[in-house]
Amino acid sequence: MARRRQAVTIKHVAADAGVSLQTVSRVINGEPNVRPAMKERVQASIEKLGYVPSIAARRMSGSRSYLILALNDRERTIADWQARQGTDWVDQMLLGGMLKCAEFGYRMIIELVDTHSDHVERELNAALIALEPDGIILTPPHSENPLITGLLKKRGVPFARIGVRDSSPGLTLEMDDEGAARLATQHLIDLGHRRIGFIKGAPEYQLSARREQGWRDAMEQAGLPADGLSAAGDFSYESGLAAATELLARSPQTTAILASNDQMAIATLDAAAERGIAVPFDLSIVSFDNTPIAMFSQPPLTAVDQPIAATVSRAVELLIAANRGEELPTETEVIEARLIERGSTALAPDGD
Amino acid sequence: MARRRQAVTIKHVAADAGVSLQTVSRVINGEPNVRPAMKERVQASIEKLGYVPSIAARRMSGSRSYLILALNDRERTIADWQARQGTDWVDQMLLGGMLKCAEFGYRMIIELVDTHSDHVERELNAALIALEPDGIILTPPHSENPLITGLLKKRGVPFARIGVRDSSPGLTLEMDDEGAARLATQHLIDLGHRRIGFIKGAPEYQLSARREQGWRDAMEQAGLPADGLSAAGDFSYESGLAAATELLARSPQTTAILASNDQMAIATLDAAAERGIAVPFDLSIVSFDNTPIAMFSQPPLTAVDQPIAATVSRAVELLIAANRGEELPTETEVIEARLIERGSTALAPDGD
DNA sequence: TTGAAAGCGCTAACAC
DNA sequence: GTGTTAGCGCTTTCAA
Repeated sequence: MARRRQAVTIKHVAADAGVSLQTVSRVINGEPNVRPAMKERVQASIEKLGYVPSIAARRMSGSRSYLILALNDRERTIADWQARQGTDWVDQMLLGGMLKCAEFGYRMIIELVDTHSDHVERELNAALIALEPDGIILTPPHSENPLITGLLKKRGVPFARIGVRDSSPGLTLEMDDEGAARLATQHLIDLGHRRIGFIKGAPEYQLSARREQGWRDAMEQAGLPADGLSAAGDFSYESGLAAATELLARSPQTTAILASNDQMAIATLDAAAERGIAVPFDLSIVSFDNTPIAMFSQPPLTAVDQPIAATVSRAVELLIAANRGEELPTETEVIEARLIERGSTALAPDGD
Repeated sequence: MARRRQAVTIKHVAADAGVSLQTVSRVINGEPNVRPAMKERVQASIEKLGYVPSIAARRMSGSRSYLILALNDRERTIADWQARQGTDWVDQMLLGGMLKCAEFGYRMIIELVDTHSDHVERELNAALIALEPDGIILTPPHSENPLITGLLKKRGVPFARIGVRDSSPGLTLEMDDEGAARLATQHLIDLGHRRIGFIKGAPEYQLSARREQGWRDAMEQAGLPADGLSAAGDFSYESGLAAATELLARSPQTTAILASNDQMAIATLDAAAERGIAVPFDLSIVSFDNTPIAMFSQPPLTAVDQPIAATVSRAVELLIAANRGEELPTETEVIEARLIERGSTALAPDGD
């Protein structure tokens, strides 16, 4: 490897414009105390020479690295990629995060970290030191891991936690799970359904409880019973199948089921088919997340869309603002979630 | 933003181990000329202090940046992400590329670049200068863009071109499109099909021609006519619909169609349904790429799997080797592609 | 408002 | 085999 040197550096620009390095630096960083004429001259040189600052050099001199790190759970992410079921969580993060980063000259790097192992700390530290990112985005379950949030707080790196709402440190952003669950439940109630079952998500995730709460609230507000209409799940297809089977057996009058994610909704679809229950005519199904599989099932699933791209985009925006010295909001940012109506919901059957 | 300094630097390690900076550097980089005892002592200090080298500093001192850049077409990538149809090209790149990078302490950064615009050069240059990557992975259509390959060659950055096989500069890796097309065609021939139609991909892509060639070869070798059995397409659903309609109208005896990607295969499925042709009983369909939608159609598509992860993984491996001073192979690396059998193919109908 | 000097953490080149 | 020195490109002092 030949030693590579930068073609055009700040020195070349300074020489070309006939000013000092410092003045060029000021122009690049939009700092005050540069006369407009000077600024213009420098900018012209930058254009002319095609100068772009080196990220490494900027980081070295103690300023920003222009890198935002997005931390995902290693095991789950790799499993999703290998399964090729279309789960596009990472893509949506990139869509929202990369594009927002690009607006400000930042880059986003995806990093996989093991949650469960005892070397979380080591892995995270390695990434922090090697990359020296200006901000971190934590996705569940990392966003709820006190080991991680504690370490980040100690190191003083601004970080955003997605999918949580609590008092621990860092910026928190929540996709309005509770409101969306209410919305979805209300939609079913509006269609005339009275017995609306609910399949819970994995209890380790805060959002599982919020989704359940939304369902409960909507039921209660409509004067409908919720007792005995929920079943445990853990987001997996298998757990969904068991839960749906249990619900349908326990109360055959159930005409609608709200499942806490798409996989479990698909499982519910299959459970219904097995028992000869027609969707949506005998049973309506609504799911959470709206990953691509929701579009491809038969019938396609009515689903609560999880606004991942919008959430990550907003997180990046706030992290970059924090880099500029602005305070991070301490209140949880709530990103609205929409209900996408498809073929798995219909009016409740008459005989209810 | 407080000025962040590294907690543990090479200096601390050197002091702790009682050696010079250079010796620590040698140990980190696995260079020769360090006595085992010394090496061990240094390594112990590294462990003890939890030292991790700063990527920025390493890059600054003229060595590697430990960054591999994967260049994707901006427009198409964003469109795919927004459509949420499960296209997992980027995920598969990450799966293959990130994991291989991690093995060697590298990171992979995804970068979106406009192919068509006249500022390709500027965009690419900006990325090169800002990040100073140690290697570049070019995906179609960038991998066939002489402006890009020329620029990279000039700058001396090792780069891998995916999906191409020609004499222009850089390492080239091809997913065995021709062989896979032969394989798929032969599979249909083995099922008793004689009139096997082919829907072409966009002519701007080299792989389109290779896929067609494979089909042609297999047909010829089996003594079957290929004339009049192909139709133009451009990888879009619409073009696939038009092509399938044309093929089915032109020669109604067609009992099988090989489509150059999944979208066009789905379109073929729909075209058949519209004409009351049952798949796979009256018509067998095979597609290319095996993106997630291939699993979710009715019936699921028999498809040629595009080994993106394996290809990118291999590309990263070779780029990192190039960083170590090894020569890049000038021969195209061919990565084997498999046929995934699903429900869209069956024995040819009797009355053929 | 501008410039000069120092130094970030590391490695290449050279000396011992 | 090991240590010393210089310098990468930039920003942060501090001085003018």
